[in-house]
Amino acid sequence: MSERRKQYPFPDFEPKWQRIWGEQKTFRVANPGEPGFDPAKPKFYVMDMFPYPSGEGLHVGHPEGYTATDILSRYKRMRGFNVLHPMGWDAFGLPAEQYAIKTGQHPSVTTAQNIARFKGQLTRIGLSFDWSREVNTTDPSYFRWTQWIFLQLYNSWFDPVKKKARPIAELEAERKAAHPDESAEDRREYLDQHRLAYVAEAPVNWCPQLGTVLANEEVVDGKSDVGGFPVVRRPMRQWMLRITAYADRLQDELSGLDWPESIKLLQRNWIGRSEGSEVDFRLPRRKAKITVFTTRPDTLFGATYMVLAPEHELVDKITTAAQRAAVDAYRNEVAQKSDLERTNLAKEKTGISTGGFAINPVNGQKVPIWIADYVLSSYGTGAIMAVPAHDERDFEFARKFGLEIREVVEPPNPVEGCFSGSGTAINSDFLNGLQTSEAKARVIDWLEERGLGKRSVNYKLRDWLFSRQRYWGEPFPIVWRDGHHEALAETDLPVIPPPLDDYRPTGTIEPPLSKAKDWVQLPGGVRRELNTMPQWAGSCWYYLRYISPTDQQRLVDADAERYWMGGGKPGGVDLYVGGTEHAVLHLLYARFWHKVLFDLGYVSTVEPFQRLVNQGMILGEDNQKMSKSRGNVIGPDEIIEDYGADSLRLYEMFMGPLEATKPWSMAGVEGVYRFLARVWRLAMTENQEGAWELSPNLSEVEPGPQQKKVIHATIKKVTEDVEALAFNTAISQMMIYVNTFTTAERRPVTALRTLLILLNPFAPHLSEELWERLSQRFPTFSGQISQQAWPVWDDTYLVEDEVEIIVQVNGKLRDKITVQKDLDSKAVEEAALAAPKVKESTAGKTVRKIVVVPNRVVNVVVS
RNA sequence: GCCGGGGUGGCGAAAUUGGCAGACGCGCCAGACUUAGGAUCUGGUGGAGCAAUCCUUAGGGGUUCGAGUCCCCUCUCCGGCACCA
Repeated sequence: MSERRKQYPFPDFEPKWQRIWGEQKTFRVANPGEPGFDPAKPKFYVMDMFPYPSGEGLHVGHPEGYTATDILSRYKRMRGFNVLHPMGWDAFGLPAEQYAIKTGQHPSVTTAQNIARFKGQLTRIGLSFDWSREVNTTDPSYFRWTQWIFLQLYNSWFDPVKKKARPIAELEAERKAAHPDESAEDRREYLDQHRLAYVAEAPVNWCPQLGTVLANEEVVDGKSDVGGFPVVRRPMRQWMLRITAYADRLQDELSGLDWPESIKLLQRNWIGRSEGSEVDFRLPRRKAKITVFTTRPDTLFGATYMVLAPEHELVDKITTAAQRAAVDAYRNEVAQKSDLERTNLAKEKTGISTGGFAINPVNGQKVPIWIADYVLSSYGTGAIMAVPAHDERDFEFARKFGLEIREVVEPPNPVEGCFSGSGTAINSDFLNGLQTSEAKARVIDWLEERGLGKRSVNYKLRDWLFSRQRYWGEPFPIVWRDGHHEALAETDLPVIPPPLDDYRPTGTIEPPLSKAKDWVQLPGGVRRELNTMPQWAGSCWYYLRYISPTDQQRLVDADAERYWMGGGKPGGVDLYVGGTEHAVLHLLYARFWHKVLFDLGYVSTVEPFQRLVNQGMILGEDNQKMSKSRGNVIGPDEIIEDYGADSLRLYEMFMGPLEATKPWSMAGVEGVYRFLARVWRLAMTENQEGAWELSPNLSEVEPGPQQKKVIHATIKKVTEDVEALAFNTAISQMMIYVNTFTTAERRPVTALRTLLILLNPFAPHLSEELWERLSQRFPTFSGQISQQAWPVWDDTYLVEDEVEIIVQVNGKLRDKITVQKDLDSKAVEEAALAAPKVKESTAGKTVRKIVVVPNRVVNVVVS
């Protein structure tokens, strides 16, 4: 192919236009107050999830979303919007560090190389980014503000009454007023327990191979998401972010967003809000009680035993001497197990009796207390009341260990085995006869009156484990003095990582930064925090930095933020396009940080992203996921080399719906390439010497009525489809347009003009080039194409005088009639019955009914 | 297991409110131009049948004058969650 002659000279003009756009800064957009800013225009902020610049470069999956947002950007500019369309680099994190360790090059070097490579590739696709707004998470002028946001988290607490973050200084003042005699030490402890960024000794996911802890979200099937190495649980002192404080808001405030319902659902499931109650079970002859969380307090009369997580703090107290050895053995056994083994659903339930008993608060009955690893220490209170008759897990456990199963809910229809649905309460004293929902309310009231329980909400969401034992990440703006953490001053930012030669993991829990002895040790026995932030940190707020990327005073300029993020909707960014793989993690974290910044007054919207669209995955030609090991990876460079950037763009959009997963096809690329060549030849022709010149068929005639109809139908279709991100059907319509004029002997230049503008967002190089060449002969092509106004369609060209109506007999197509548009039903009926095929098939039958759908269909029902 | 999204020609896919299933593209077939065609142009192309006609949107049932579209059941593929009390 590369040897073959190109069907149109894209290798000449594609680089040319990319150069011109770069030199003229064609797609640069000004902020409010800056020269060239037009306040009369509405704003449109459209962005892609920025890439992680890996060593491999782009594959054809990347440009799919980028092309979609680029088309919309170019379209919106032509519709008179100020368009913010930026790009940047998410460059801290494990892959870069792993790659650096492998190649022996410093991650800053490989990162710079990878970024240069990616940027070159994106430029060759002809994407209209405003590169003056480029951000890079590893640039000190950027991560200075990532660290600054961390300081805001550190210096804030969540006020549960106002349901918002407030400065920790306010809490300190309130505390001082309420407890004036409290020691400084105690007060510090109190405040530290309320910060949004806090230190906790917590069981974490430790990955020995990577030498770091990982967030729950980064562990898949007991292995690290990056690299697939085994992960074990171990307690470590870690920085945590109090995202759970925002659980309700993160869930509730989804409702105002234009996101796919499936993504909202994914987030809701991840947050996992669950309403129920806490119930206290007293221990006989002791002060202590065991509190359980349950969503089914109505089944309390069926609680025939209790189960504690093996790690529960009361296990030692309640275990009887006789059971001591067995309990210890079981707890040991469980501690040895990896998470993978523990959560393996297929396995049989295990557990052991502690020998202890508790009192069921509703009926005073003694119930045995067991421990079992199917009860998680990290959810609820780490203890449950077991209702084997109405919970699958308890049922399975009770059957295995011969525990009592007592039915207390009557199912609406008889069922076998365990019934966990709603029904009518039975064997439940004062609840008898009540429906499940009523019984729940009644029993909670009963418990609350007696101080034995209360309404309660639990979440699956855990606080965000925020520290990593890595080199290639943002250092914390934190130092340690006398065993206490302290925030650095804003003026100390950025905290730049030390220039280590050996940044490999230490092989112990000590982070690599511990190797930079001079950097770590500060005067006065003060030591720096050695952990770094996780990769998610930089991507949590980059959409804000695009707005004022060089601002030295604030993370984002206030006026510019109000303009670009404004618009009266909950979310600021008008369109955010990226893959589903970030459905929970990145999008939840970014929303969390945004809400904190909102609470503290730094941003003007409660949500970052108003509209979210997930582009689907592009598979290899073999219908498999693209991967190096399968050898089916296709890169944009090879496509651009053979078919040009416009063909790449157009094919990416023509493949199918943006959201769909779809396989690549080189034959399909050829198809759109041929289409673009036909567009070229609509205006150009090859002379004797083989040089391209303007076609003699071009003429300044008016398009004919049929042509006008196609022109206006296409304007309408392309406009509506672009708005709906239905690019594949927009392209189909433009193909119809081109087919119409290819066969025309004389080609009206006005038709060509309209086509080029419609095509410009899709194939910007070709349309720029043709526009320029046509301007040499036809004055209507003055100016630059990107400055033209988007065409408007006129419905009067689309209306038909006559319509073809299909005639069915008993629902089967029998004939077609052509009648005047909007002809009254009676006349249509008559015309339909008179149609020859209809007469034939109704002959000798009784017409029972005739259905007439105006301008569409007639259905004759016969016996 | 639970939740979500799919299943339409040989292939990628279209199809407003329920109203001609398969637009557009690929592939294939035939023709034109041509020294040549893997370029270009023209025509054809869901399946069966010489034909009239019949069949056809994963499979089965239902609602309806009329169902790819709405309802119920089943199969299957993809994604997510995975003992969350």
